[in-house]
Amino acid sequence: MARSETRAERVYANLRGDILTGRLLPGQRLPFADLGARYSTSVGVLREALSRLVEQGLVLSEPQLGFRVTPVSEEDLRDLTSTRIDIETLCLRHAIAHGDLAWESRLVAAYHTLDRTPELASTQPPTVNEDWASAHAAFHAAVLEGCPSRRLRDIAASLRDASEIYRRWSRHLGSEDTRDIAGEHQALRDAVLARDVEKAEAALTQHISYTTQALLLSAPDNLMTAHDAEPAGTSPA
Amino acid sequence: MARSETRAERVYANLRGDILTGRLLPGQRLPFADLGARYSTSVGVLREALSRLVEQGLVLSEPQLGFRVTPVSEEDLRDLTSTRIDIETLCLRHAIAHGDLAWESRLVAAYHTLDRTPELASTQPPTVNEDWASAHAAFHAAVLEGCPSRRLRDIAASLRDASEIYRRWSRHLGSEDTRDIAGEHQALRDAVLARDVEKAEAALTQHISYTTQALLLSAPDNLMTAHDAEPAGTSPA
DNA sequence: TCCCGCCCGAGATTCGAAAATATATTGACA
DNA sequence: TGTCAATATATTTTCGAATCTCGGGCGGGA
Repeated sequence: MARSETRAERVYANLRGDILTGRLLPGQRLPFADLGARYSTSVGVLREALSRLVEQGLVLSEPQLGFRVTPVSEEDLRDLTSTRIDIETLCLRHAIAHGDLAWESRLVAAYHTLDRTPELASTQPPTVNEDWASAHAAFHAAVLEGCPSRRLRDIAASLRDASEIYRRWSRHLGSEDTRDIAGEHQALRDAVLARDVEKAEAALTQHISYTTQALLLSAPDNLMTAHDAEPAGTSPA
Repeated sequence: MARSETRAERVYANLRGDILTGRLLPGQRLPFADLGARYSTSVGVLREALSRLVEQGLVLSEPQLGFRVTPVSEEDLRDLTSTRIDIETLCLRHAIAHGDLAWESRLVAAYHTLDRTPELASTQPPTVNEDWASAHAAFHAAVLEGCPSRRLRDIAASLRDASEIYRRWSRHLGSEDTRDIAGEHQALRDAVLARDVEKAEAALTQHISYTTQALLLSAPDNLMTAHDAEPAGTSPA
């Protein structure tokens, strides 16, 4: 029709987006009937999309029982955080060592966009601003893009996606107030531009750690609560 | 019938094995008709299995054009090698820092199995011994299993799988003779048991590098040749 | 009353054919 | 004879129904 993007790709992208932005909650079951109605497609393409997400670790498959969004847990969050620190700082070292001027420029641009985008939308109650979320993702992606290894970049990106679930799923924390997120980003940018590996690593490590610590402090108990949420119908948009 | 392993899982495992062991060559196209005959299954489960492999980077998907085994290239091999060194040494550091006695014991066992398994089968011409290949994989897996981070272990394992394609695909090299592979493994084992991070890292790095260097030296030109191999029929079992 | 096995409904899995898209072939015209 | 358009063929993509499996409810026996 419009173009040659297969339906499977679109459904995959939609599903992925709905999981990453928290429209589908961790632990939630994903029956084919509901999903078929939600994305108006058949079982075959759903299985295909879900299989891909399983491989990414975003969805869990239990044979003969169906699929569900991967549940969150404190243990997984800790593992994910420490792995992200390992991989992202590794990527960062390579980026600082090998990144060229074009990379620096894209980084500066991404930082500027992020800096000028308000973090919270002016709704009642205040919610995460979608623009800020994507600017934030773009900034961190820009940092890591200086790394010459495609595989390493891909790994870092997938870990970052995984932790996006945690961020979104516990969006209304409040403890964010005590943090100077903008300052953290600026420190990271400056250290990178100065090609100061030590400082950059420290800044990135802190940035990642802080987010996890805030999550663990403010929501330690409901980390296991979302396992039996309502099925994925057409409504929750 | 026998059990509740879904057909999709079996086809996925078979396909994966056939790619990893080189029964399906890099670059080779994978038409549904041939695959359906080979694994005696329908298009749906094939798409599902192939999608998972795409997500792993073992298969490439071109919309409306079908699937093919991911081609090899010198550039990818270099990237893969350097990434493996980064990740596996990282994993190794964690393993040495956190691995317990049970881990040491499994490592010693795996080494012993590998040490007592002949590398080449006594056929004419000599081919890679399947038992050695799995013992080799098991040994390296055992090394990394001391790492407490499940995600990091999974990443390392997937990179190791990816490079298995290269190893298999260029199996008849001959330049292996000049290497003391057994010695390399022993050095790695000893350094790990001595909890000597420096030595262990060096041994692992060398081990990985040597393999790649041998490949690049002995087969630099046919790294781009397998792109139009014959389709995946039922015969080559 | 409690426990075991049978039956039934809900849902996942698999299939084979219809629809859509790309590639190869043919034939007409310059 | 060469090129382009139109047709025919091959292959992928999508669907909806048929098949199979799991879990729970029901009834009979201890």
